[in-house]
Amino acid sequence: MTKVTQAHIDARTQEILDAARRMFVRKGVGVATVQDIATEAGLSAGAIYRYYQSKADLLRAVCGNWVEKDRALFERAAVELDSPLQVLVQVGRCVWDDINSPEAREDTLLALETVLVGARHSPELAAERRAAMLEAAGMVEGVIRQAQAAGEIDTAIDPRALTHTLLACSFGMRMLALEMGDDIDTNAVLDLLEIMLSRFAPQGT
Amino acid sequence: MTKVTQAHIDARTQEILDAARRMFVRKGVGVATVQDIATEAGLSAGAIYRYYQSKADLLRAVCGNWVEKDRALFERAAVELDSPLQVLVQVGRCVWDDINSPEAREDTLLALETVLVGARHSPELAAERRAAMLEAAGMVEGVIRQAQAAGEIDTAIDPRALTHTLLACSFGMRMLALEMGDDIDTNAVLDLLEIMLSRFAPQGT
Amino acid sequence: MTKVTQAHIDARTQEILDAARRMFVRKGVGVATVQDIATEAGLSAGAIYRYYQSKADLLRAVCGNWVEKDRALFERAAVELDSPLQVLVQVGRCVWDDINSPEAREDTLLALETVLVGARHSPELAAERRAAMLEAAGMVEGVIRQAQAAGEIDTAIDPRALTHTLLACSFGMRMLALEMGDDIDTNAVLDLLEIMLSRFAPQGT
Amino acid sequence: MTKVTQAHIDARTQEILDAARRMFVRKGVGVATVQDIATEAGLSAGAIYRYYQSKADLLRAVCGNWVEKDRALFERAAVELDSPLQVLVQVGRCVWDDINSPEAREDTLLALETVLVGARHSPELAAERRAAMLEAAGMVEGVIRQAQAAGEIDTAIDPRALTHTLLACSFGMRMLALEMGDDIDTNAVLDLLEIMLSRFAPQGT
DNA sequence: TATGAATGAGCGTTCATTCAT
DNA sequence: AATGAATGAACGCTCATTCAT
Repeated sequence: MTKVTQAHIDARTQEILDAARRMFVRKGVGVATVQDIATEAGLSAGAIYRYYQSKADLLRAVCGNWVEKDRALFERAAVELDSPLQVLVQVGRCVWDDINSPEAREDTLLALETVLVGARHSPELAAERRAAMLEAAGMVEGVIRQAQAAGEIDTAIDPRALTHTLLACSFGMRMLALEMGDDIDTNAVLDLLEIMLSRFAPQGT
Repeated sequence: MTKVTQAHIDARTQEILDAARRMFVRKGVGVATVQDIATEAGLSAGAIYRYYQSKADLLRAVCGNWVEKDRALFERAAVELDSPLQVLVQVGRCVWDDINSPEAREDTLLALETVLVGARHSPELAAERRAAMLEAAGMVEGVIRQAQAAGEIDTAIDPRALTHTLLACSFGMRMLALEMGDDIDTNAVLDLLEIMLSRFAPQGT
Repeated sequence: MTKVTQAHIDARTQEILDAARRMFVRKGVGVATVQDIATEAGLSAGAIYRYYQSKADLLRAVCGNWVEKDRALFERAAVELDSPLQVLVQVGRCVWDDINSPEAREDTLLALETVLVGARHSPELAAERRAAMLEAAGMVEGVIRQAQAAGEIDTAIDPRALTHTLLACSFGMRMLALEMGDDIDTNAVLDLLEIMLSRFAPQGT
Repeated sequence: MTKVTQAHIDARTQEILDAARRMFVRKGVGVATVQDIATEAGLSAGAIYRYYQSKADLLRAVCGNWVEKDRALFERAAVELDSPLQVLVQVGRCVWDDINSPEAREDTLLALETVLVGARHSPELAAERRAAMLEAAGMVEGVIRQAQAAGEIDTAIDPRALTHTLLACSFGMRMLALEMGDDIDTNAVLDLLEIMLSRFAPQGT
């Protein structure tokens, strides 16, 4: 019946998503118009609405991807390594590598934008972010607790506080890297965090 | 022509700037209208254009003086306390109190907006922020070096890396607090950072 | 080419017309989309244009056959009853039943829409309605004259004026019933009209 | 302060209202655009929104006038005449004169349109119409009851039914006049209604 | 200097219509 | 003959900006 296969539709959907992502990053969510996105995707503005219900819907779709990526990252490390502490370190390294990648700048911009949009105009977007954050935090905390159980981290350390510290550090580094560029040695910070973890090892009497 | 007039003009200019800042913070740069700002400043929309060329110009002006507060905070603490480590802790506490204060949420939102504007539309604004950041980093690093010199922090610790870690943590916490609200115990994180610093004390006898 | 094909085409044409009518009634001409009509007819939007040149064309076609129902109603009653006055009353009852029927609301809406379209955009449609109306009026007037001849209605009554009064009443009731719903007792009005007719009986001995 | 007086603003508001009325009548509510109205009023589309919040608001304002007119009509007659029956007759004459006036055609078109819009898209508009209708019905019914008390109308007549009959007749005549033009003798209908009322006089034994 | 009415470009969105398949 | 993806014009509406007063 249909001349255009589902694969083509899916491809278009993805193209639009990519175009939206690019425009949101380049111009900002508020400034990028649906027309911009359509032009970037090689379509008319009206055509967008065949694939996404609204601009807000498009933003949601763009942001949706994040959660998955982080989760995958975590699970992979958890499988590869025995030591929970090493899992933590490995995930940290991946995240840090990402910070220095060219797309990270864009991701960070978009993340900041998302926080703004969520906080001010879209409670549901904020809720989604919150849920994603809680999930990520849950994974980190789980690993930390495992590390404590394995005697790799002092049980005197509050695992949730450490989780939040690491998350804050990672977000903060993204912003710092975005603003400071090469003026900051992100690897040195990662090293320091590893030292910190090593000093959080249980202390013998 | 007269000095009084000039003074008036300066006062008006500042009033408008404050009003713009308040509205940008409260509603977001995209949502706040020139009318909003004018009303907040007790003027008509048209009058704004005697003092600023455009809304974008206003935004630029608002983002400009972003540095001052943090610097003041730091210098005050540096004067009050002897122990460099205690200076660090005290500044941390002030920053953390700010995170939990009611206005912090709006401040953080505007800060994010500033970062975005800088990164996307205004290289000079970005440069300003970068300079301010470097200055702040310089102060933190100075205190850390003093703490190392005073034997409060292990000299094995890279002072610059620690600086960046702390800055990243602080920025990250602002975002985390903004997004997660009460789901996050910011004080526990501060406690953890203090524990970290204590474990960074010189080791060995 | 083949007869079957032509039959198919005719059938499709009618199906589409019916679907259009349903959608126009249900949603209103302005709100019903070509897509709605196509879906209702079990076709794609594009296919519509094989059968009708445009949406406006469809509307014109829908409004066209507006007469039939009322005429049938009248003729049936005229056959069933001897007394002309009773014919009038019976037709009145049928019309009133229709007012209270569930579909009447939608019918009335479409009728109104038709009037508007006729008055504004389509003189020929207006002319059609006018012709139909005149025909209906002619039948009513004929019955009234018969009733007068039969001594059921005072010959002092202008038969044409009574006709128009009854027609106006019936149209007006449709609108009133549409707007006021249960706040109006339509049957009481019908009763009153019957009382009126009874008081229009020839006076004096 | 203001260079433009309140009188000017009021005049503009009225001009826009008139322009809206004209366009709604001429093109139909659905077809007339805000741009049409603005152009008709000699303004830009955006300027409209200084005076009315939305197109729907404009429609509401256009329809709002009706109620007043009818009420005024009624009250005036009530003051001028002693006999309730004569009040009814006089109001009827005014309404009927209106039916033959050139603006009546427009009013009727707009009324029909309003019914449609109210029934399909704007419950609040429908509610307003309903309220106005109830008020008008209340006045008519009141006068009828007075006429009954004064022995001018048979108490066997249901006053509410008579009210609704008269209202329906009046609405219906508007439609009939709109569609049939000079093919209908509206005055003959009015005469007939007066005869009807006279035949509704209390019947002696 | 200050006003605020007015503009006009542009927004997100809808949908009648076209046309490659 | 039929599809439905795509277009493009238009919609209601907003708001930064201008300018007569």
